[in-house]
Amino acid sequence: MSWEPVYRLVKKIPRGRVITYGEVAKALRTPGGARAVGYAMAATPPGRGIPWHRVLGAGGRIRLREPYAAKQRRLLETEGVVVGRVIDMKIYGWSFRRPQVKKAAKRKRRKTR
DNA sequence: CATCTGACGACCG
DNA sequence: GCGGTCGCCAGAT
Repeated sequence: MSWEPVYRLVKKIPRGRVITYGEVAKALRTPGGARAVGYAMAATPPGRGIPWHRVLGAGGRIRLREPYAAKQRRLLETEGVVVGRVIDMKIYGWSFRRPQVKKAAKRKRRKTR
């Protein structure tokens, strides 16, 4: 897989919400490629408006090494995300729109969260 | 083409 | 609940 799809998805993450590498990989239909996704984030060129800080490890854990970890934490808190030992995915976790086929879904927007 | 490496994840003891 | 292993994928050597 190329990084493009990864960047495209990450850019869709709303401010104040987060997601995990595994979820991204799964959204790209590449389960197990979570590691690759992380690599993609590391290769994310600045200035592309890619909210890399909204991507965390499983369980809302920051998998970065200092001093980057602190930086990511700060960025998240700036967006209103409460960062404790880990980030509560139950609250801030976000999901990409699943391959929602056309119709069916329009009836009554089932909340996506 | 063979290996190693890394912002990962699920399991097992 | 914590730490060590093994399995994954894409890039770099």
